[in-house]
Amino acid sequence: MDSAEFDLDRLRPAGGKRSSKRDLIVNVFLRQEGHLSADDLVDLIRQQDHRISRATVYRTLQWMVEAGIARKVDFGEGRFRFEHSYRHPRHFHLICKTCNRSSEFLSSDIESLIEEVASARNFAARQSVLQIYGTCEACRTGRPAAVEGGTTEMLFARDALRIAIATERSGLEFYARAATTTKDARGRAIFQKLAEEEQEHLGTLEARYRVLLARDPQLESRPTFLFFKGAANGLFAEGAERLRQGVNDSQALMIGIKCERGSHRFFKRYGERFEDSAGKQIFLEFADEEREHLALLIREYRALVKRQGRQRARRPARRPARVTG
Amino acid sequence: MDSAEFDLDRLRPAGGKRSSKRDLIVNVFLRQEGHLSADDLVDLIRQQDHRISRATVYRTLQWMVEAGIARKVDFGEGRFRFEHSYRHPRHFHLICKTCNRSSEFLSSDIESLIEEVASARNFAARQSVLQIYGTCEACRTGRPAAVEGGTTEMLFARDALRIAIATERSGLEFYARAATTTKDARGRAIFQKLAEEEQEHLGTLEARYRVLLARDPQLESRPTFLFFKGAANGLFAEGAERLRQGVNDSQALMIGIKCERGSHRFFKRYGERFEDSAGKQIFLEFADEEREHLALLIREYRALVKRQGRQRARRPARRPARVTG
DNA sequence: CTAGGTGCAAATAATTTGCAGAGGC
DNA sequence: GCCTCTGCAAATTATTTGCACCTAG
Repeated sequence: MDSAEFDLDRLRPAGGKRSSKRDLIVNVFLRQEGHLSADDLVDLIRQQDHRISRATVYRTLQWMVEAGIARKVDFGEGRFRFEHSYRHPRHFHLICKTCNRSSEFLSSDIESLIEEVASARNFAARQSVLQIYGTCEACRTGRPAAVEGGTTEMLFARDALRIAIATERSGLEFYARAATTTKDARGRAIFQKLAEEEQEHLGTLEARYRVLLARDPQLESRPTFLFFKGAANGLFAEGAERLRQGVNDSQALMIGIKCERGSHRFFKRYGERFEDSAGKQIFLEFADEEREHLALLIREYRALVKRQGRQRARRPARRPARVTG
Repeated sequence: MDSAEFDLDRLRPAGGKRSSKRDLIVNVFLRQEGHLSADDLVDLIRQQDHRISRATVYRTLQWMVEAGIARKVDFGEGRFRFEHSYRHPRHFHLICKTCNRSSEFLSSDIESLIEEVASARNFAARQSVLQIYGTCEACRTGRPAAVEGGTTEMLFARDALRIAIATERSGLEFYARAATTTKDARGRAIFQKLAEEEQEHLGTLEARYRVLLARDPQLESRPTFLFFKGAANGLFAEGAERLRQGVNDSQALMIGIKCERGSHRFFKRYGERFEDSAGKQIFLEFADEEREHLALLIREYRALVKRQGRQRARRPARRPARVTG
């Protein structure tokens, strides 16, 4: 967040007039990174103009929440705090009861589980709040604490790129291996083609990651923001492992389908969440690419099953898959 | 919750005098199942004694929270609600913004992920709050909604027993199969012994489940309370599947170790949480039993590896396991 | 008799609102 | 000029507190 001014006109909701007071409040607010209480904001504002009323600040905060510029969060202190949502996706909080500081994280896995619970109860979930209360590292041990800070936007981009890169690497390994083990000529060609695409995309992503690091040299040492189990070895790692144990052609295709589907879902979800930035672009491209791969694999799987069915009738096929998204 | 009176003397914290007012408030409060605001409680109390002050109700609520009888929950309404904790473990909430009703659930999987996040950040978590806001089935569709209600205690016991039973079934299958495929005589004897124990325990659990159902005929049709991925086919199901694909003796032992460890963890966690009741007993017994199995398997695994190592030196062994809990 | 418990009324604390004046379009 | 924004002070809401009185141990 380098620029001192924000593109308020784009953010501004339908109704409402321009007003220097409001503009001041909004700008001061957006310039902050943490979670401000209404009172904190009043203090900040008064440093610049001591004749601004508390009521106006409250009204402006309300306006910002309605406009989607700000989010009202409750840390159980008996008053609300506000965080801006500009390049700052919804997230969960770790809240230290000792120093009252909070740090943010996202967990794709927790989000999926929440969705499962909601759907099991036929509940239309619109928003989830997860707060973990306790004591942070700095307050427990002496002082140090890991290298905190950095904008959430950057951390999100970093973690998402890491995941994307790991996914491409494991995808590349998977398709390269599948191409060597597949007996069916058409299937082999498909796997080869996919391996090439992964290779190319991998290069793009790695370049992107280097650009990001150049913007903040400490970025790599900051704590994880986006938790995602599939991230550890890439979404295709398990599939590649199964290939190593030996599978037939249609099984290989099916494994690919599963991996692509998981990967497509992941990137689609976060691509949509990540606001207007280079990262969003990457995610959505990634998701699109995976969806194409997915469709390709499914088509091929069906074709293969049909061809094999003609040759040796009766061999129970696994259930076909649907394309999601 | 049949009895009209509660054993307040056991719940009562160190300090404090008996008082008819306080007893009345506590009793009325504990008799409720839902989430009461202070005001709701005042109304309820005033039905019995209209000369009780709002301040006394607040003071008593505070006292109950300190005593651990009640929990203060914040649904983001700008005021607190209270739920009793008597046979009512900590849980998460689904909150309908339309009818303002809330329903409860637990997810072992979400809890594990929360622990992982906290430990990755070196954060000592003491309590987590997860609220899912949205619209419930009843408010979205016309009226019906699933058979809600029943005490959380019963639902928890039901789900935990279901999981225990599924685990025993899959454990039985696993050990029975392992006993037939194991070549090593000592290992085989161990698996046989474990299969017998699972069989016996299974009988106990099924009897327990029938007793529970007898207490509430609608119990089976109520929505899931305790979500746990391992529940679907029992914790050993995956292990049994791997046996079917063919493994050697030490691999079979290792798979058993993994399954027992997962199962031990699960039952220990919920055994500790489930208050004073038949269910708690079952859980803790279960956890203990699993821990013994675990120790037995680990001992046997080490012995086997040593014996095999003497025979054909050099075959990389998988890393040995630690007993947890 | 004495530490708590209780009622009442007043105090807090965060936030909202009524109203009259100021300012943008 | 009209409609919205703004400041100020008063209102609101949930909860807490001071204080005098009451009651159990």
